[in-house]
Amino acid sequence: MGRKPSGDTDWLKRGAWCAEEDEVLTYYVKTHGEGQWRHVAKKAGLNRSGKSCRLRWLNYLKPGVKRGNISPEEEDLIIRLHKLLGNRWSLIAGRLPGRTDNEIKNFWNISLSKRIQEERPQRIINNKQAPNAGDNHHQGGNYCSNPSKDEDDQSNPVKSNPVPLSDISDDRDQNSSLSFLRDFDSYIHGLSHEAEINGFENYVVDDSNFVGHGNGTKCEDLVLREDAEAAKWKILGATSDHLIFQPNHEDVDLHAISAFLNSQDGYHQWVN
DNA sequence: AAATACGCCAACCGCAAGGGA
DNA sequence: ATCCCTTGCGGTTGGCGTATT
Repeated sequence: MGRKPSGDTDWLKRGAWCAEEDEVLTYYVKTHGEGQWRHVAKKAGLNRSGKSCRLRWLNYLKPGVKRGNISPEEEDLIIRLHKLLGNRWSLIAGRLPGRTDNEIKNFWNISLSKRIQEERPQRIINNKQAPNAGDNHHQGGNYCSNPSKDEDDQSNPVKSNPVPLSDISDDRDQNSSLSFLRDFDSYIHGLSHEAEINGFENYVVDDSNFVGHGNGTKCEDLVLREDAEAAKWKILGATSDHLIFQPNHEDVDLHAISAFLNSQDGYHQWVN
């Protein structure tokens, strides 16, 4: 928007998309499919960069993209996921059907970050403090690191340790859309308890490896290999504090997730 | 009514990763 | 091994609408 043209990109149109451009891009993608964005721009006759086309499609034109206000349920989920994942907007967005990373990022930067900051003193009091809480030696890695620049936000420094997913209680209500969250809650608390007993050193999560279980294995591989049960689960991501799972059911009910996170047993235990 | 301040959000940029030649 | 291209991600910017003075 209003950026200075430079170099050989002078011909590129910048700024807000008009309805005609949207129409052209939508038609082109629907007939030719996504990908090859640079060629999309040329072949569709749009004086836009491939990047711009891709962004416009993914954020606004793609079917299923939800517009409008973030619901309280979504807002709550964003807060929970941000606590676990940090500024991994794409990961967070992936758990909010129809929402884009850009939208969630904006929402966070504008409204939630302020609110969280205001609530911080209370949260810090509620969270367990680890002996080496200030010793954050995880450098920015890809999967297991927490890239958030706001170190203060990472207030629960319980290190995670991969465990066989079969260890996660399976005598709960497997049919409920909430069961995976109950299991996750149980899992996290198991980790916290174990960490308290054994000390945090044993549960350091490296950039992409679990120290002590390493072998150059990424956490996703490490856990998924542990048990065939893992086929039901996928790892969304991880921070230096936690792993976060979700079953491969694409139809997990958002309202149910939020309701769980709002419940006394779910929300407070999971967060704290 | 006009000027200014502020908040929101769409879009841009730079960088990194992955894949193919 | 290296280069190039494409894609994806997170941070930042600037335009626009609204509120305030």
